[in-house]
Amino acid sequence: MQSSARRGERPPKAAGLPGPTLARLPFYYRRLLRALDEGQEIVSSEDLGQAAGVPAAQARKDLSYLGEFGRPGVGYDAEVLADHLADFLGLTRDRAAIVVGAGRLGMALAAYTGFARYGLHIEALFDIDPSKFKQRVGSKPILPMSSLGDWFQKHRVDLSIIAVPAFAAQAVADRLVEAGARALWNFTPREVQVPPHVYVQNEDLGTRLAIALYHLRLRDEEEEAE
Amino acid sequence: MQSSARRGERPPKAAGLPGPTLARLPFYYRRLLRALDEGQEIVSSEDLGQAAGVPAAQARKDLSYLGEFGRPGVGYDAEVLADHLADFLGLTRDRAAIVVGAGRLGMALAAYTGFARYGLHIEALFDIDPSKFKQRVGSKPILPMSSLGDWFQKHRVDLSIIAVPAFAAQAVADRLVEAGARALWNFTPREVQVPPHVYVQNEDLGTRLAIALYHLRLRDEEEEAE
DNA sequence: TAGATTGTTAATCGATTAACAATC
DNA sequence: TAGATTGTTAATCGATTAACAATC
Repeated sequence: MQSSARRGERPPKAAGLPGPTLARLPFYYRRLLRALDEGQEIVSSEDLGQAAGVPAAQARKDLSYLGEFGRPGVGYDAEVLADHLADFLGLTRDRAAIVVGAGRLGMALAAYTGFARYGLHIEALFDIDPSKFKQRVGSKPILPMSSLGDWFQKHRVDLSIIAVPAFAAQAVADRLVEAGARALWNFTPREVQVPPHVYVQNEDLGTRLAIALYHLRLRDEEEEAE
Repeated sequence: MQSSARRGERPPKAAGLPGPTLARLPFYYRRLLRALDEGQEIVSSEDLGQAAGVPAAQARKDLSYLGEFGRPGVGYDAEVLADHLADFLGLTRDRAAIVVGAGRLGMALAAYTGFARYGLHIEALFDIDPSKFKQRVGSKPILPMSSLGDWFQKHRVDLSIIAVPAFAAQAVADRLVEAGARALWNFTPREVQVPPHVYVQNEDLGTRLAIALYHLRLRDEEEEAE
């Protein structure tokens, strides 16, 4: 934030962005990609709001944090806005990733094609089970954990995805930090502790499931009451 | 909500709960489970807040929506509070689920052991690829899509998990609704439209990735500026 | 009792929304 | 021009936080 302000170019207003707004931007972006797919050149704040489940005014407000991209009386040019959003969200540069843990989830993530459109390229998996070292996931090798440090020496790694059993989460995070990881995407149901210079995003399916089950319970009770 | 009020028992205050509070409850719950694992009988609002990344006062406020479970000067009894939370979140009753789409992601979800502690039991997978029908995921059969209606006739299905390619998402959702699904957990990057009586929770890894990449970009720029 | 921590109130903070002048 | 939609202001709404009396 101080950084870009100092350099004076691109004004990403970095940290001045409300959290909920940031969480909605990817939905706007996805809506714009769809518009481009379908040949729709102009998208309205109404359309965008719908994609994120908020009123049109909210969508306009959110976008106003990044600048002025719309034309009053017309709407937003899908391509222009998509480019700006991609730029703002940091989706324009290619990113290299690895997956630690070549179990079912790790392999599923490594094989997931949806990440490529965000510029993410998963280049290798790591595991401790020697029987896996011959396998590949698509073109991606499964390498022994012991070679993790080596890999970091020889390759750029922007994002390290953790998909090991919960009990190993912290140990793996420690090894990754030691090897030089700067960002972790943690799919285990265990919070990991890392030094402040490392970014961690937790993706705990259990807590997400709990929310779904809560709503399920509410539905049940409504039905019972009828 | 009117329901439980009318019956006069358990006061879940259902919908009167702020969204952010609901999202934090599973984190408190997880923290309590850990405490129980480790033999820690009392947990403070300080501990709970930390687990969800909020101040202690926030944790107390959140819990106050459900009732009074703490002892001033002491803290919260881990077991008592865990039970109440499980009850409130609807984790106490067993839930049956199916997974539609037996690709890598579908199989990974079906094999994921973490769901069981929330009472969720995945009982079958469905796919259109005949070559998969002989396979099993653990003890779970992979069945043809054509038998979906049949399955719903013969089994209770509380939650239907969608793990098919994006282009098929809406068609699958339609078939599930037709078969009688009441709640969908959608792992495709495509929003699905369903009638209002069906609950949908979207789990789009792409939008989550976008948030991680945004933070990565911020870090990069800070470093560049040094 | 002294020390600790809850539950709740009241103040603050921040996000959402409605409304409208400006613009196409 | 008439109709539409943006960007922004100001009002509303809701969530967070600090502080403290009550309680153990």
